[in-house]
Amino acid sequence: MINFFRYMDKLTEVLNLAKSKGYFWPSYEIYGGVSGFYTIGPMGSLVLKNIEDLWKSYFVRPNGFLEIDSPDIMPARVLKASGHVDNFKDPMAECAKCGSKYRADHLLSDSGIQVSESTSINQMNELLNQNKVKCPNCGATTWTVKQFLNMFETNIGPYADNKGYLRPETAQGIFVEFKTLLDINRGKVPMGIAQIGRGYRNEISPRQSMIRLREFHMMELELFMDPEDEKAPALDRDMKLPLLHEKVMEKGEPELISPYGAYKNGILKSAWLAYFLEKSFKFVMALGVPESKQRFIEKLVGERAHYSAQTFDHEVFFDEMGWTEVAGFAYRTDYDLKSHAKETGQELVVIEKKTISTRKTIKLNEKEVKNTHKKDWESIISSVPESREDGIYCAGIKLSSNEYKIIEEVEKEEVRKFVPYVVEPSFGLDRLLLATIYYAYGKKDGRNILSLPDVILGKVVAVLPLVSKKDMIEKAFEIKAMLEKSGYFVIFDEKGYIGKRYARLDEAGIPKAITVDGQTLEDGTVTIRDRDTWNQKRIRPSDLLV
RNA sequence: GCGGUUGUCGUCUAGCCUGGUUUGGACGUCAGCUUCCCAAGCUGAAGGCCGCGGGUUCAAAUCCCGCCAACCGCACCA
Repeated sequence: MINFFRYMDKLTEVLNLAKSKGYFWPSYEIYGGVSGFYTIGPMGSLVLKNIEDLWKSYFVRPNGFLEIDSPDIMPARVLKASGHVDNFKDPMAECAKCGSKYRADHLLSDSGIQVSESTSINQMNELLNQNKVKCPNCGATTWTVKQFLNMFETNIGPYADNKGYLRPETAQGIFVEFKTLLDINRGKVPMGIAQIGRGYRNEISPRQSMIRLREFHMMELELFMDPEDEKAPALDRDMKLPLLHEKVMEKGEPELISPYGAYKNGILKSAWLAYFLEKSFKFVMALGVPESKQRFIEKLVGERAHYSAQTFDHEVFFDEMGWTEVAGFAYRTDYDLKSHAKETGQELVVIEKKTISTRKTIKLNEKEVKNTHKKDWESIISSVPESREDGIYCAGIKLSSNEYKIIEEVEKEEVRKFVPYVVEPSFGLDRLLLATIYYAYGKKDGRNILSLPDVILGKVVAVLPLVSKKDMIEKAFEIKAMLEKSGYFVIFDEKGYIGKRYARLDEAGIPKAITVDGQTLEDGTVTIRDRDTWNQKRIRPSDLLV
């Protein structure tokens, strides 16, 4: 049952359409549903793959970055080291009378009682009860404090104490492989490692359809660089990004500023960060979200993750939900690599060699010397070569250039080891899918049209016999086979009135429909109809392949 | 997890307050006919033990309780 809102707003219509046309829907419906899980349908899978591909064309390929695929299950030690086990849980205080739950540390600090990171669960329990902190809901003063861990827990192998977690982000799978990956990248930074996969978070209350899921798709990139010399690509000086950064936060209006300007003015702490925001803006635009419906908002201290020195969220506006995060950009510094290095005792660094000075030596080609100087060769070889203005001399004899080689050797080099800094763009794929469909959805003459961008559904086409007659159906099948051979996903529909079939395809987002009619049987041409304009052109089917 | 609201074919809904034959309609879907270009026309069909479980009653979609799910608010979203 789909009844997300009490009235039919655009989001509800989009969610209904997403289900009926096979994009996505809530999972486990025949069991009554389980909150926080969605199934991606046939059309959704197609679109998801294309969004991933588009993302790679913006973030991975242009910079020669590498993509990996690491396990979903992580040993507890890894997430302990990364700080997730300690930071991914919250102390929850439960009121003994009404059962309301609050963050224990928030309750205490709101009552003027000092708490720190190191305040234990038991201490908070005592503090709450001894100071008779009142329940904001019912006024009672008896509390029980428990930990709520936001990660899914499991066991690795048969031993209960060998604990594992489903990864809350794909990033840690990259950090733990840093050493090998740096080798594969031949020791050089900047190095970008991308990963597309699932993440898992045991949310207390998943909400807003696909926005907060317990299991979700994410696309992450860890960019490792030298903080003293970022070597970021040139930043755009002309385009304007809407940045709701710390300094303009109070006004509530984003400042329109170029990526270059934002970096130069110190609004963005890293040039790579500026570069990725620029890319992200263009990427989300390519998905069909207008500029005015996007913004970047800075996460202030306290709102940020434990590992981040600066964070910007990329948000997309939905009429029903307001500004909604689709991507996060965290300046993770050297936090993660240092943590894993400390835990494992491994050295996770970049080794940079710089040549300070070189030394030239002259090496004689003895065979040549013997051939040319039959008489003097022994004294030439036993003497020290001497470099004069007009050439090389040995024992006072000038040598020709084929009798020696000049070799340049490193005399002194500087070796610098450093832990690289990390800038991380992290995208929520499910949210992007929702935003893409939301902004593609529209109406024309009372009909629904899903105007998905071509990059998202370009190689999908419908083949339709105009009327349900044997020879037309056969001809249409031929064309279908031909298109499939060249990589098209073909939808074949022979049933019912043509107008209805067009309408159905428009609503499902299929960009082109090829119709086989009477003339096709005579000269082989077909009509091709565009989803958005409804215009038709007569072409040869092979024209599509160009 | 707390509080509020809600849950009836795929979708939108009528019926619920005031228990009483097989829960009715529209759209969609499917089949047949028809049909040479935009949800057209004709005929027919499938699809709901009324979210799940229990209780009250001679009798429950309807009243009561529990659970699940969705939405809104709080909290949470590292």
